[in-house]
Amino acid sequence: MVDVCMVSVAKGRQQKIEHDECRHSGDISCVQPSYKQVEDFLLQADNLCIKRKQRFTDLRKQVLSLICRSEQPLGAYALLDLMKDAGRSAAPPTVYRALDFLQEQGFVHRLASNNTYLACAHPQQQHEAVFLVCKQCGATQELHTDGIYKAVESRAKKVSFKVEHASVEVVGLCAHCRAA
Amino acid sequence: MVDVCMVSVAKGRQQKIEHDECRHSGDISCVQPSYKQVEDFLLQADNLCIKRKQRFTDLRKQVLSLICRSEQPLGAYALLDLMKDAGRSAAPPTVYRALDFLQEQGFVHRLASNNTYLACAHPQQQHEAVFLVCKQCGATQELHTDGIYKAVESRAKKVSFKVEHASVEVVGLCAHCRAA
DNA sequence: ATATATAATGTTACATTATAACATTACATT
DNA sequence: AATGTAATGTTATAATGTAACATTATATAT
Repeated sequence: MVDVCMVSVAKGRQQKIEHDECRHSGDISCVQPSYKQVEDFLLQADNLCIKRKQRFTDLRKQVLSLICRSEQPLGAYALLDLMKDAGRSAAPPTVYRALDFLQEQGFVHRLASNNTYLACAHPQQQHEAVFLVCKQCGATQELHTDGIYKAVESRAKKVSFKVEHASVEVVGLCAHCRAA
Repeated sequence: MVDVCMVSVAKGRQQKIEHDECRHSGDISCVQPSYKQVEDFLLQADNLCIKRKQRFTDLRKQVLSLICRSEQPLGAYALLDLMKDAGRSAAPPTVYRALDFLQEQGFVHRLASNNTYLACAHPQQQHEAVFLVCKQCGATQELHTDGIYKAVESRAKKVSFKVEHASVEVVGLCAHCRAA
């Protein structure tokens, strides 16, 4: 099994590359896995759980799968609805616990600006990310760029603040919606 | 009336400077107004409202005042409690509308990471800010630094994303809590 | 294999955050 | 004073999230 990283290498075009190749440089934009890549993504999560001695249960797999297949980040209650549609009706704590697990494993991110969850483009490693949230269509891109976090770290250091988690959420218009 | 900008020029020390002097360079950290500066802050907001032909009503003034006087960012329901304590009992829509107004005028910021509101260190001008939220004591600093936003803009531009609002919220430990 | 401990999930109830919709009051302008 | 608009009051409810405890599934040791 090879780690898989979904990247968009040019406008709209997506390419699956191996983890070793993915250096998170400033020149690629990492995005949510496309529908066809979901299976790879779930397999990868599965392998990471084995490696980390974590249990990738049916519930967790289902929640992650639903998030992956969504075009947009999903809220907890939207997930509950989708689970009901899929024949598994659950109460809020169930989905919140699954989401907590998936976040701890780095498989999903939570967007504080709109209370939603989306699949992480790079489950292999811990990282910070920048999210570009289109206020029109809701589509959200995950960018990786050292520059922003280095700037944050540097500023925090000046006031002796110990950074644990930096969340950068950018609301605006995506390329597609700008054109339309 | 002179625009007033609250800055911390060294560890813990605060100084009130005139707006013209405040260039938001990377070397100063802008913080919430201290208790003694609240009156100046409210006066400043009042003047800005006059200039902008906006109504700085009692309600809005009271909400802003409570936020200013708080050591920490306040949630909407904490504000409601404080208003009740002050003899004005209000329902949620009342305080949310006041908060909307204060945000529109740039007098307060909302922190999405913990659903709270805090006074803006620079009500004079529209700006983006970085918030350092101490997860222990809740104290929150507002930093201004072009570097981070330039980095965000630059990365967004590469994917043709039009930035409207960038929120940077950093959770960690403040200098004080690290020492203790 | 069975007992035991632990982790995960189910379930109920409720806490917290936020808004819709409509009534009333205050204010600005004529 | 009449009128229109903005602000606030009020009621009800939506949306988001969690505490507490019961049950089920899994891992580990015996």
